Amino acid sequence: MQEILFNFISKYVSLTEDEQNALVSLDIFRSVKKGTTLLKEGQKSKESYFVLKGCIRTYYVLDGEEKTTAFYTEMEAFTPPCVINKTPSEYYISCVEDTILTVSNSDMEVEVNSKFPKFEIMCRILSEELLAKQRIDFDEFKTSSPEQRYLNLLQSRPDLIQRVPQHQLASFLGIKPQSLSRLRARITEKDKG
Amino acid sequence: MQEILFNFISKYVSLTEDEQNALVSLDIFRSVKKGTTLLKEGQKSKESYFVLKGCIRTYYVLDGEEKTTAFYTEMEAFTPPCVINKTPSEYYISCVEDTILTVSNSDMEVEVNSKFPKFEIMCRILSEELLAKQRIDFDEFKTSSPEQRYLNLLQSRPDLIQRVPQHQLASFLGIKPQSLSRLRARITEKDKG
DNA sequence: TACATTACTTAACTTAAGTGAACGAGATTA
DNA sequence: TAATCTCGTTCACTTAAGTTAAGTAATGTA
Repeated sequence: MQEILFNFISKYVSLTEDEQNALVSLDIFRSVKKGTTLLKEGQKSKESYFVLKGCIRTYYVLDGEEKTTAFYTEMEAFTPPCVINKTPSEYYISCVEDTILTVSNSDMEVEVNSKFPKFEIMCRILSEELLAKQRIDFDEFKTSSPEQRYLNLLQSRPDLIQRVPQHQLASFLGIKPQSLSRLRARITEKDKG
Repeated sequence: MQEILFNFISKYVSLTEDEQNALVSLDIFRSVKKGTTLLKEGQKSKESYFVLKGCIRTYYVLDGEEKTTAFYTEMEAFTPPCVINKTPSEYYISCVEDTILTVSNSDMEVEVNSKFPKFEIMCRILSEELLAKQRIDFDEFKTSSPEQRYLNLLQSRPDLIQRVPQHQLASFLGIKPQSLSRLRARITEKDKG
């Protein structure tokens, strides 16, 4: 499992053995069961995550309804906005599947970054990349219809459609579960004709 | 004008006079006329921007139609995804108003960052903040109807509605200009009743 | 096993966005 | 000045998403 993390890091910086050991000694690997809630609305947190195996999602509860806005799967890292802004969380984070991830906290990161400037550089590059990636996702969302969004997802993350419940997918696509059902029926109807 | 930039930077790191001078000597301040195109689809670029005064927007041309996805105004910084990914740009950047901005390029930034680690830290913090901010914007967009999005914008960036053409606002809100007109009429109708 | 709960689909109806067309106001150009 | 173009609005019509409700399948629980 550690190798997955080091493999990921190696895309950004190359670590010495000392640096690798420093990372391992932080004891950041966690296994969490499907359904576990990692963060609740209203809580404060300093934790960042990196998914080694499995799937976690973020969702808001608005008017008593769950609104899923993101899924993070293998090799994806993220830091909740509440950690950056030092505010109570506006959303929940929970595990869609049994998941193995790393959990780091921002105090720890400050320390590591000052000891190893390499990590600072990695965090900068990673943030810039994620920002660019998210910008493109957002733009694509804005400029597409729900049906196009679903078809895009089918292309870009086909695994998600298999491993995630439909009603969570629906709000991820910005629509109601009934609309997703209908939209899927419409597409398979088109395929026939 | 320089003071606006230094004022912005001081929110992240404090610069010595030497560092300030180093920045000024890079000659990054530009004035651009309304309507100027800063970047075209298909072009490669290494430029990042920081708006001191005015407004610039990013837009795609899809099926011959302009789709505006973002506006950047006073005190906002951004780096186009194509700069990060080193790919040809998928969109255009142009000036909505006469604008004063800083233009830096990524080679220059690599150099400055290695000379002054402070900048590296600033870039990391800034990217993390922008990522969190954009995440919240995206989530809000996903979980709102077009009408709610317009009302949100009215709260969060009322200036935009004044300074930007309606048809650009419409695609920024993910709808057609006619729908924005209708939606506005609907709202003022509600206000009366 | 029986019962309850949740997930997904389908249907009928409502609401709002997309589409195509027309119009007037302003700005731009010949 | 007249002609043209762009922009914003309105209208009638079409299309698709939201809403409410019902039914079925799958899952979890006593």
